[in-house]
Amino acid sequence: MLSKKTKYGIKALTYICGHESDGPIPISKISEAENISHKFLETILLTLKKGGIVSSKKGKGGGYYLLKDPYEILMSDIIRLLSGPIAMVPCVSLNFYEKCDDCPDEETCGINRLMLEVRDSTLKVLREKSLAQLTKQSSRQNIT
Amino acid sequence: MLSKKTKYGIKALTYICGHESDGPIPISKISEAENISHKFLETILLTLKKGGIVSSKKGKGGGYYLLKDPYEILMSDIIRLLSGPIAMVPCVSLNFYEKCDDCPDEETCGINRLMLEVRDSTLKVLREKSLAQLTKQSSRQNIT
DNA sequence: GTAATACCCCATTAAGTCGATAGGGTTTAT
DNA sequence: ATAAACCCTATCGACTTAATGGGGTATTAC
Repeated sequence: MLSKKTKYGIKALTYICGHESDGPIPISKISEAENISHKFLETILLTLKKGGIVSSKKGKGGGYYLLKDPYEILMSDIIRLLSGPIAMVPCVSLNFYEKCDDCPDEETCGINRLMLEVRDSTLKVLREKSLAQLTKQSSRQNIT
Repeated sequence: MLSKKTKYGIKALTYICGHESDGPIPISKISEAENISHKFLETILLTLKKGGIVSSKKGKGGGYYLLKDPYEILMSDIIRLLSGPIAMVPCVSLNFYEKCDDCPDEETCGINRLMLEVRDSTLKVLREKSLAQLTKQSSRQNIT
């Protein structure tokens, strides 16, 4: 299940992406528009900043802005940063690998093999969608 | 993340599947072989029984056995039963659908669309793998 | 420079889930 | 009848999640 932290993070990024021309976006603006607790959003954006997805400007007129071309910000990166591993088992995780304590041999473990396939197919989807694409889709409601 | 409940459940089913010719398999046998708490395993097998995947025979010489052809027991069914929804968001779940409280329109929600794709690709993998296939893979270590 | 704005950090809490344990009850084959 | 095996309920500690609260520090506009 996608945590609210992750969901909020994606919504916040989508908002920032859709208002890039306005300059840095303050937390208060996002939290109002997307109905997210100001304080909670603060920690989320901090994580995204540490992860190199956004940066921020302090002081009056400050706020958050994207650090990269939104077409190069992949959903897999965002989700990994906010939710941790994408794999359903640590022993098939690319970025958070850990050996199973019980499983003696990953080569012959059926669960390992299955979850490897699941991870690959999930990752394929998440890597092929960028923040820019997601933002476009979401803002379509404002056109009609 | 796959819960231990689900992991244990799959392991138990794999064990039962691999020892079908022995007749009903008692909990104690599985819990010993797979290193699972007897009591915990009990609740798991009960769930699987309620879900129509296994049945049980009481009394001396009793135990659990598969209710269907293992080639027709799909991993998607097992996981759904033990872990709940496969989808990462309730609003794209096939069997556990729930509307998002915040999202006003699923049609234009970028997260919805993305998670729909993820669900489809995950489900494709899980539906194409049966318990029989998984069991074969796991038991290969006993051959060499 | 100073006040307002906005980011940064730490600690706490309520609620919920997870893995496991305990104890007792019922059914059934021998 | 008795032992083996299934069934049910309740509880527990540890952990995670979502959210609050309070108090800073940096920076910009005026």
